[in-house]
Amino acid sequence: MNLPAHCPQMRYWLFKSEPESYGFEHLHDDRQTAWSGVRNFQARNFMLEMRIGDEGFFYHSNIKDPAIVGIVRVVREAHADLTALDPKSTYYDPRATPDKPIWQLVDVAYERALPRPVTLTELRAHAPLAGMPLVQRGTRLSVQPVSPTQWKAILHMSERSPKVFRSSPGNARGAGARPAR
DNA sequence: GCCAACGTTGGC
DNA sequence: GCCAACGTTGGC
Repeated sequence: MNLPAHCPQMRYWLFKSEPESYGFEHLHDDRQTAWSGVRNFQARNFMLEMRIGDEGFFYHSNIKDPAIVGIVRVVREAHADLTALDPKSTYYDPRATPDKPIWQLVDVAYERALPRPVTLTELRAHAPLAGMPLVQRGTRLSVQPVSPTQWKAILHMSERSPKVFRSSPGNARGAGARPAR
């Protein structure tokens, strides 16, 4: 079933990455990339559901202030992640064979940066986003769906000044601490 | 660097 | 098929 890119069935996603290994800036330079290395069945299955034209958030994990920083677009649907077959790859999986490569990836293209990063702290503080796997403690899902409502809410947040969080004394620092005006 | 929360593995 | 041990993720 081939649907046009603007079809109402378009879905939204979120991709996690550690900026040290592959950050949004890398994607900006590369313009697009194959999202290799997903080794979790749930995450893989979400990639199987992705269609060309779907949009996703790019999330920076494992840093001091984890945050959603930009938007990507799915430009190629799921196909075999051949890094699983390569013994020299860090993503090598000895169970994978050419016939059954097990793991899949999609290609995503750089779309645009958000007006400003939206931090995990902010996402957690926004009650309507409580259902996101991302904000649920302990959830490590590296590829996950985002509902249209959640998508809009986060875009909206990125278009406004961040609220000040004073959950800990050391938190009133940096740009995030400036009052909205 | 710590450690909680997961997913995976393997003994039984 | 249960579940303890283990490795990994990722926020803090």
